[in-house]
This record gives sequence, structure tokens and C-alpha cells, in this order.
Amino acid sequence: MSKHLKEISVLQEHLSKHQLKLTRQREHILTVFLRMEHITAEQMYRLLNKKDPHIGLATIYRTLNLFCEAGLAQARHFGAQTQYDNVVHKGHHDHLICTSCGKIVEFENCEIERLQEEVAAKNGFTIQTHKLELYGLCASCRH
Amino acid sequence: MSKHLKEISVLQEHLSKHQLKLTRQREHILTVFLRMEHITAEQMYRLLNKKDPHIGLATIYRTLNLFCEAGLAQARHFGAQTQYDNVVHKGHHDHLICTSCGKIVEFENCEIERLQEEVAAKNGFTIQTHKLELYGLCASCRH
DNA sequence: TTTCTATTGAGATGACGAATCAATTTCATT
DNA sequence: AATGAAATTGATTCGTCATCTCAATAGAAA
Repeated sequence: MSKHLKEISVLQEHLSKHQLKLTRQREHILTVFLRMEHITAEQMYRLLNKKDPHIGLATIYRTLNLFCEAGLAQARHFGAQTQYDNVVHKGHHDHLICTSCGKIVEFENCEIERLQEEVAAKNGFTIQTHKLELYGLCASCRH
Repeated sequence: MSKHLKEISVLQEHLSKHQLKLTRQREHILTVFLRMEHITAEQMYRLLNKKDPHIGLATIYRTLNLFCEAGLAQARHFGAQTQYDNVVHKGHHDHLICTSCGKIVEFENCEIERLQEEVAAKNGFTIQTHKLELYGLCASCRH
């Protein structure tokens, strides 16, 4: 836990700003979450119940959604499931997703981000966050 | 129906190539589909049942998936639901979403699309579709 | 410690989409 | 036009994912 003081304080700030509480469950879920690039609720459930067999699935869903509101995570729908991406450690990254094998490649492109700001400004918006996903076939699935 | 002869023939070709049949339901679903840029199964169901109260939801799901296989439509997960995009309207548009009031503004930016292709190519991907959502505050919610 | 309030967990509920299957429709062949 | 094999339909059931419910519990401010 000691390795992620910054993220804990981000969470703490969000919690106190909204009269929420720091619980044992939230700490454990955060610890596991910060170790992963992205995770589903089911994966989190299985990982946690190896060590701490008393965290319910509903709590995991609620907590991951809380992380999204606090700006620590970002939800992404892929297939039927929701992936929760860790945005804190990596800075913001976007995704190339292979529609055949599910491979995910992360990328970052400043020029695209600049154009996004431009589009937003043109429409009177101030961007808080964004989500960019490119779906297609990776080199090996194209045959 | 007469306005979309080309798309009907695309469907016809796919049907005969796979020993499938052209039905009243498939024609009606295609007619509505070609009028929209994108649609969900539920929307399609409600639209059709205003005029033709005898097309079941299962048929709509099956037919929209058929359109995907025929290359007329492309499925895209948006929130919890699946959007079926009309490939013919290839002016793909992206979304600006206000996190305060929920307002959605659609936009299109060729320069961003070009950069996306560039990123994909650099990673060996061929793009089939993409999703770009910018979240922020609109002019009136920024106060 | 007390007290107020948020949180938890087990199960119910809901949403979406796919699968089932008997009845119906299409269409190539008479 | 009639036939009949094969595909399609639609009402319903099923499966999965995620949220909601609510009584019991735990955090934190006084």
C-alpha cells in the first residue's frame, strides 16, 4: 500500500469532498487496481477472494464505479463486459483493439489530443477526459 | 423502398450466396435501417411497431446481425447497448458529451481520422471502426 | 464512547441479447 | 399454380452482466 500514497490521497480527497468513507474494502480494491493496467469486476473478485474472502461482487462494482468518479479509473465496454482502466499510473492512453483476437495495444498521440481540444473549443466545451478506441484487425489476424 | 436499390442488391447478393431468403420482415427492417445513421434494436422495434405491429424483437436482433455479416451495418457498443451503424452513411461522427447536463454534440473531423489511420498503420492494424468520445462541460454548464 | 451516516454483502431485480422450437413462409422445382 | 424441403418467424426461455434492495455493520466526528 505504501507505494501508492499519491493515489490514496486522490481517493481520499474525492471521498472527503463527497462525505464518503475510507473502508477496508476500498483500500484492498484500490491496492489491486493500481497494480493492473485494466481489470474487470469479475477478475477483481477472483483476485481479492484469494486473500480476502469477504468482499462481495456488488461492492467491487460500486467501488470501481467510485474510482471512475474520482478520476482514477475509466470504464470501457468491450464485448459484453466492462473493463476498468487504470488512468493514474500510465497517464492517459488510448486503445487499438483487435476485433478478432481481442488484443489491445495502447497508444498516445499528442496531435490527436490537440485536435480534440480544438473541436471542443469550437463547440464551447471544456474537456475533462476522453475515450478513443480504434477497432480493427491486428497484423496476425489479417492473415 | 425504391430509393435503396443498391443496398437491396447488396443484401440480395449476400442472401443468395448463403442460401438465405428475402422476407417481408427483412425488407421492412432494411428500409428503416437505411434511413438512420445508427440505431439500436429497441429503437428499431419501436419504429417498426408503429406501422407493422408484427415483427418480433428476436427477428430484429437476428436481422441487424445479418446486416453486419452482409457488410451493410457495423455493431458498436455504446454504453450498455449495441448501436448498429449504417455503413452507407460513412460520414462517421463522434461525440462531445457534457458531464453535467448530458448534452451530446456530434462532430466530424477528418484530420483526427487521418491521424487515427496513421497510428493504426504504425501498429500493423487495419481500422474497421472507431469510437471517440470527449467528456467535459458545455458552455452553459461551465457558468 | 456515543451517535449519525455511509457502506457492506447476499440475494433479488433488471437489461440486453442470444437460443429454443413449433408454426409459418419462401422459393426452386414441378 | 401446386408442391415440398429448408429457412424464418415470434413468443418465450435462458444466460450473463451489472445494479438495486435492505437489514446488519463499520467509519468518523463530537
